[in-house]
Amino acid sequence: MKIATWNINGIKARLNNLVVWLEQNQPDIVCLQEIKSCDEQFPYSSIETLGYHVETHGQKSFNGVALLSRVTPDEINRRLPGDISDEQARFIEGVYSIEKAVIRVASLYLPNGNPIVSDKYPYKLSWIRRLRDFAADRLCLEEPFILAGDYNIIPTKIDAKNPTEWMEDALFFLSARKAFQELINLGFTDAIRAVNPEAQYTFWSYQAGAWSKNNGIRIDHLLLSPEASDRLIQAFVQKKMRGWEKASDHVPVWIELDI
DNA sequence: ATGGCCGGCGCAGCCGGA
Repeated sequence: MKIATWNINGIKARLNNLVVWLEQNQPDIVCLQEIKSCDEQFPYSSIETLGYHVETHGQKSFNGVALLSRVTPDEINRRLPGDISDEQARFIEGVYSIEKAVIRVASLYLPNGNPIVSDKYPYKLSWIRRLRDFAADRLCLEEPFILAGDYNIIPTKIDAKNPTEWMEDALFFLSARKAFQELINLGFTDAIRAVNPEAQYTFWSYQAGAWSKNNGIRIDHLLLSPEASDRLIQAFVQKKMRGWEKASDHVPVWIELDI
């Protein structure tokens, strides 16, 4: 089965591209981020018509995540545990039965955290720690489990065309990278890094000709539990999508699993 | 020419993003 994660930067602006992409690529499960829509305004029927079940956790104007799937989920969980006062829509998890297997997939949109001197950066750090605590609990289930989404973390300097430009940015700041590494160290496999040691960018800014200069960063990740990583067949970044008309600034990232 | 954007909201121009 094929699973993709994609920050679409607005479902209203990206619906046509999303529909064409679904028709052409036929993913089994899709993790979307930045739908920028409340649930009531989400265009469910345009996607359900293509044979997908749709679950959203949205809010007005900003953030928002969704899960699209060929099969109906057995269970859906919204919100990352650990802070009941957190109103930002950044997390949704689904459990799916695929023949005899059960697979658990989360779509997450980790806070950007800029500027570092604002309260946005401690919010980012606390969100990563909440994610780590949540993930530690999930790993005890010993299931194929995929944590997919826009992490807003550049893990290492090879994940940026110009790493020195990012030194004081919340995407590359050392304490954020360390917190991300603590999550990985629970036992996750970074799917793209595992199959390809070369640079594989997933985001190119709309500004300053970043795409034409390939001035990209890798911030969209699929982290696999040991039970998922045992079944990993391939992982890849769909770079050409950045060249489409009305492209998102992020491109889809894919894994194929032997399930 | 050494700078250059985009989406949402809502109908001007600001906020947020990365």
